Order: sequence, then structure tokens, then C-alpha cells
Amino acid sequence: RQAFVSLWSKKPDGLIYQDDKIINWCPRCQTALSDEEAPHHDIQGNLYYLRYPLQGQSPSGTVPEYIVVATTRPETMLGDTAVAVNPKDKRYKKLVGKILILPLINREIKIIADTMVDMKFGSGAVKVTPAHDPNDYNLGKKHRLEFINVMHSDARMNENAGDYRDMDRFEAREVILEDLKEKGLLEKVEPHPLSAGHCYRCHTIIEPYLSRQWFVRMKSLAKPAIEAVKKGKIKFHPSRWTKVYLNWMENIQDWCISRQIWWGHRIPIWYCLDCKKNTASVETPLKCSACGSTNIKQDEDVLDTWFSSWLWPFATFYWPDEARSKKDLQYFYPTSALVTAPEIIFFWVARMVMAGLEFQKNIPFKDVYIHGTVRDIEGKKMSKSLGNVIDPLEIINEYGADALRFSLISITAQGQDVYLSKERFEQGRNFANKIWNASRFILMNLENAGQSPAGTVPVKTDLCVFFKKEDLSLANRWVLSRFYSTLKNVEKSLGHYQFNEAVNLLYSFFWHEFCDWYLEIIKGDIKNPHNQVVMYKILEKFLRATHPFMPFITEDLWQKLHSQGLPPQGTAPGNSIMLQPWPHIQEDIIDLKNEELMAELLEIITGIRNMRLELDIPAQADNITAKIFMPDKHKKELLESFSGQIKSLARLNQLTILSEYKRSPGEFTGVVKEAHIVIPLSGVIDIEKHKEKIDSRVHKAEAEIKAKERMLGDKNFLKRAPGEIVEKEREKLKNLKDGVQKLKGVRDALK
RNA sequence: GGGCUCAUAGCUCAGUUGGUUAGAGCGUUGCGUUGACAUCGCAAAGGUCAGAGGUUCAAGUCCUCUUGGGCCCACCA
Repeated sequence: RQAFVSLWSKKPDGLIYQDDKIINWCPRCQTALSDEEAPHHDIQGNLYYLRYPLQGQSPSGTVPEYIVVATTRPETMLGDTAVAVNPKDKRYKKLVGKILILPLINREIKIIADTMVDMKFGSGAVKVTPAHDPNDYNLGKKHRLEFINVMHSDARMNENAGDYRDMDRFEAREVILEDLKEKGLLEKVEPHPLSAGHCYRCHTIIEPYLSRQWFVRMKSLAKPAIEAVKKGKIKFHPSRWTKVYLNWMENIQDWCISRQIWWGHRIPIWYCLDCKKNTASVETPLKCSACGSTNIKQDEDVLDTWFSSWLWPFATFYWPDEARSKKDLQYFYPTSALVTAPEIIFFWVARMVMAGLEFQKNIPFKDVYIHGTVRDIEGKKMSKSLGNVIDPLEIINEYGADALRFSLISITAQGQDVYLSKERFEQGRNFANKIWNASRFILMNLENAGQSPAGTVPVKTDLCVFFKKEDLSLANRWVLSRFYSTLKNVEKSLGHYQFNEAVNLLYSFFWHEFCDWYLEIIKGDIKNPHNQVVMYKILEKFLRATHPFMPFITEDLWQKLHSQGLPPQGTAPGNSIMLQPWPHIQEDIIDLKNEELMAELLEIITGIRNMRLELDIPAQADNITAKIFMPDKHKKELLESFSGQIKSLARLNQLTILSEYKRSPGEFTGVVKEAHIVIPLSGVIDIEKHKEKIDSRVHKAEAEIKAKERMLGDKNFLKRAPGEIVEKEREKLKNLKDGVQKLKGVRDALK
């Protein structure tokens, strides 16, 4: 009410007014709608060419004279009060001002000239129905035409429709066309695609309907809202939505705010039945403010729901109760970011900006993050009315709440639409499982944790205070550097509203670096105090950073840390992880050069593993030795310091690091960048036998290749087998060929 | 009519001021299970980044056009 009255009484003319206008009317819901609530959808319609006879000419005359008008909605012809042509149109020039007889109704209507008429469209003559079309309404005003409403509010024809009275609008259309055809007045029908407004709630085609409604004058409200965005006080993310917002704002139309539904805030206007004056009031008045009569009645209409929603940023803090709202508004207004869907930009975002600037004299928020639309696998927007939604509760039951959150976040690239199917949630579920298992492993291996006797708890000590960076092992320095680099990038991504990037960084660090490499590296020396502290610290900080994305599992694991006597400093047992700060980043440990060197070492390990596979060396074989030749002096030193881990990760019995590459017979060689890796084969495998093994595999594969080639050359097969099967066979053939190539390569290396 | 957006591995998609070898998940192939995890591990195959032209030392990334999807806006009788 406060907002309504304030706009109503705004100087000089008031921003709220009542008027008879053509508005979007839903015949089913029996209410007016705003333009935003009546989205246009394409429908396949027809363009009907109707003949309107000129006065004084008998349609049955030998040379009947008539004007052809084109329309998509013939039923509205009953309300025609003119036919318009372009004044420049030579075809009709001499007819302007003449009188036509409106068929079926036999009303006399004038031919008028207006530049609005497009000479190229249809016949160049347009029937004018001022009560049933916004354009015609304007023409009607301009040319002082009669406004004849031919429909009831439920879109049945009314008493002005003559014989068609009480027919539904679409039924009337058919009958009218029949009748016109009979009289020879339907010249032709052409298919004509068009778009029509549909009720956002029930999808009924809306009727442009002349009625008395309440409106808000928007131009002056929009002006500061345009400025705020243009000056960058409010920013859209992704920025392209700025254009959408500005385009709407700059072409803003007055807002129809009255609704003829029974729920909602009633319009705070009281009519005096005696002096006929209106009063807008915040308090319910007892008598007319003009004449004092108690014979007053409140307007029956209610307000558009968005008329209260646009006040949300401050109304939630008790506005307009100044005493109660002041403190909260001071703190929370304007807020930092609003997150919403694209279709809400007009409904809500734009209007909140206008309301904020109007009622608070300040913007309501600084950033507007527009997320993508969730669509089903076919690209249709998920909606309740379409029934193609995935029920979150079902996903939670099947995959878990954290899996739901994680998966949704990880696939939502900034502002991009999301095609969602259930399989998406497996990744989230698997990640939750991975976090759970890794945490269990760490907790199990922490000294003095769990069942261990009480004592000093070294892992609680502060990393940066206790250890010198130089004292840490290569792997520890590496994993810490990678972790803090990751955190830094996560922060950066969040700052840019790139939630998917943030979550994927955490995922890939935790799984593929921390678990796959780091934990495997330290497994053999897990009780080492450095390793203990590092793995605990990373887990603890990782849980904090991941908590916003996966709240349940991180909270549970956090409580487990507590129960094992491992709370980080300054927190009471039982305190939620929610109370924890975002993990602090130790910049000095980030060492990108070191990260690169380590990556190279890990590649060498992968290389050795690969060679073992090529040689068919079983995983259990414990008599494998290898030599690595590394010319770079610094890298050689690193390799030496890391040789224990290389040995265990590549399952080597013995490893020698040398600087000069020397090839000896009976050795198998692989290359990883500058490094040459050599596995002596004597005592490991019988070279001749392995060659034979390879040869026999090659033979077998070649036989298969021949068979496949024969099959794929067979016309019958190609004709009868489904396309996908053929494709699969082709792929298999390719794989076989690649395999043979590789085997031959290994065989050559054995020479 | 105006505007936006997409086209990258078999599939679904990341790839943000232009910069080493273009990534992930799923799927595929081979190997692997008594000690965190088969909801897993190791290894591999797979991409002329829709097409054409341009700018640049350098283009998946910027510009123009073409083709084919999706979306939004508009007073398309």
C-alpha cells in the first residue's frame, strides 16, 4: 500500500493511473496480464482475404466493387469500424472517405487513410477493430472511431456480434468464414505463421481486450535504472545480459498492475459512491476524503504479484516501518549479488532496480548473476507444467544430496543452458565416495588419532610455523604448492561466478593429484611427521573449501576430525564446519617451477609403467631393475632424491640414475622428454620367447583383421547389418590395426 | 524485423584479457582386487576445434561471411 500510494501521489501527475486500454486478457483465468506474463509463441495460422463491398454496389451486381482486407482473426470483423489504407497507395487513393458495408452486420464503415498501413502486406487495406487490437485501438483514437467490443470476458461473442452471439471465438471464426464464403466474400486463404500471446499460467491464447485497468507509468522510473547499469553500478554476469536489460528498459511500456483474481493484495483505492471520487490510502479509510461520505467501497481488483516482489530487497527488512528496518537496511542494503534466471530479468530484476532507486534512492544489489536454464535431454526447458522435471528428492535418494549439488554446479558453465539427465549425478556420487574413502584412509593413518593412546598430536601443529619450506620433501612441497595453487584458482573462479570451474578444480586436485599421486607416494612412509602434517592439513583445508559445494559430507568428516581429537586451533568440539573461515593460502609455498619438475618426474613413472605393460611384465614381478639416463644435472639430483618413491610406484627392485645415455644389447628403451629409460631384459623375460609371443599375437590379430576386412567388404553384411554395428566393426578393425602397429614397434625395440 | 547463443573426442560438455603437447566425465580397448576406495586403480586408443575467408610472430579463442540447432524481444493486419 505504501508503495502504491507513494507512486499514486507522486508529483506532478502521479505514476499510477487508471485507464481504458487494450490489455492482455486471459479468457480462461478471466484476468488482465502484464506483457511479461503473456509470452508470444509461434502458431500456424491463416491469412484470410475478405471482401468488403462498397456502399451503393450490390454484391450481386455485374461488376461488384469491393475492397479486399487481409486478417488472421476474421471473427473480429464484427467489431470493425473502419478500413484503413496508406495515403500513398494509388490503388485506393480515390476510395478514401468512401463508405463500405461491413458484411454480416451490415454496418456502414469508412475508408480512412493512415501512414501506419503497410502497402506491401496482404491487400494493402486493413480492417480496423479498435476494441480488439492494440494497433487498431491507436488508429481508433486517432481517427475518432467507434469502439465496439464483440466479446464477453470469456471470449464468447457478445450481444454486439449479432447472430454469432454466445459462440466461442474460434467457433465463431469458422461459422463466419462459412457465411462469408457462401456470400462470395471470402476471396482466398493463405497459410500464415504468426505468433500470439499465451497466458503464462494456463497457455490459453490471450485476447487483446479493451478494459479499465490500473497502470504504472514506467518511463521516469526506468531512467535512473538505466543509468545505474550504464554507469556500471550494477553489473550483469555474463555481461551480455546487460544488453537485454537495457533494451527492455529503454522500450519500457506502462505496467498493467491490476488483476481480476481473488488472491493477492487488494488495490488500496476507495471509491466514493456519492461524490464519485477515488482515494488512495495506506490506512483503510472510514469515509471519503473529499466529501466525507461513509458510502465508500474498495476496488475489487488485486495487484500483480510482482508489485509486491519488486519491493523485496527492502520490504524483507520491515520497510516501510522505518524504526524497525533502519539497522538491517543499513547493513544489508544494497546487497552484493542477486542470482536468478534469464526470464526473471524483466519480471523481477529490472523492477527491483527501479523500486530500489525509487523507494531507497539506491541500487538494491551490485552484481546480477544470470544462470542457465535447466533443460531435459531433448532441450526442452524443465517445467512443472511440461512434467519433464527431474525430482531432486529422487536424486537425493538415489545419489545423495551432495552428489546433486556437486553435479549441478560442475555442469553449469557460466550462464550456459544445462541439458540434464540422471547419469550426470554419478560423477557427484563417485566424488563423494572418493572423499569419504580418502578421509577414512587418512584418519586411520594419523598418529595419535582414533584409538591411539593420548599423547602429543603432531598433526595439529601449524605447518607454516613449524616447518621450513626447504626441509620439506619434494613430494610435500609439490602437493602443497599444487593445493594452494588450486585454492587460489578456486578463489579466482568464484570471484568471476565460475562455479563449475571452482568445483572442477577441487575435484581434479583432490582425486587425481592428492589421491592418485600424493597419497600413493607417501604410503610407504606415512608415519613421517612431515607427511602426517601435510596430508592432514590438506584434508582439513580441502574440507573447508569444499563445504559450500558439498555441505553434508564435509560436515560429517569435520565432526569425525573432532571426535578423533583433531580439531584445528581455536574451535570447540562439535562446532560446525560452517563456522570455519575459508582456508588461508600460504603464498610462499606456491612454486610453479617445482610443480613442473614434479610433473616431469611423474611422467617418467608413467613411462616405466607403460614399458612394463608392453613387456607383459606381471605386476607381481619383483625382480625388475631400471636405469634412467638424465642429462640435466638438476633434474638428475631430483630423480635421485625421489628414487625410492619411483621404485615403489613403478614397482622396481632397483633403480639407477645416470647422466649419460648408453645403449646395451638385451635392453628395452623408452623415452620421456630428455629422459631415457632402460629396462635390462636378461633374467626378466626371455627376449626370444617374448618376440615369439608378440609374433603370435601379431599373427592372431592379423587373422582377425583379415576376417573383419572380409566382413566389411561383404555387400550382404553392409546391406543387412544396422549402421551402428557396421560402425562398431570398423572401430574394432581400427583398434586391431593400431594394436598391431604398436606390437611391431615393441618388437623392433627388442632387436 | 531486431538481438542473443550454440556447433570441440563415440556421447554430454569444459576451455574467461589470443601463447608449450586442446581437457573432463561417461563409453571403448588391455591389465589389475587380502589393507582407503571396483562408486576403484594402472595404462591406452580417440579431435583437420561446423565450413570459408581475414587480422596476428601466434587463432578453438578476435573480425566477416556461409550452413545447421536453440532462445529472447517486437504494436508480423
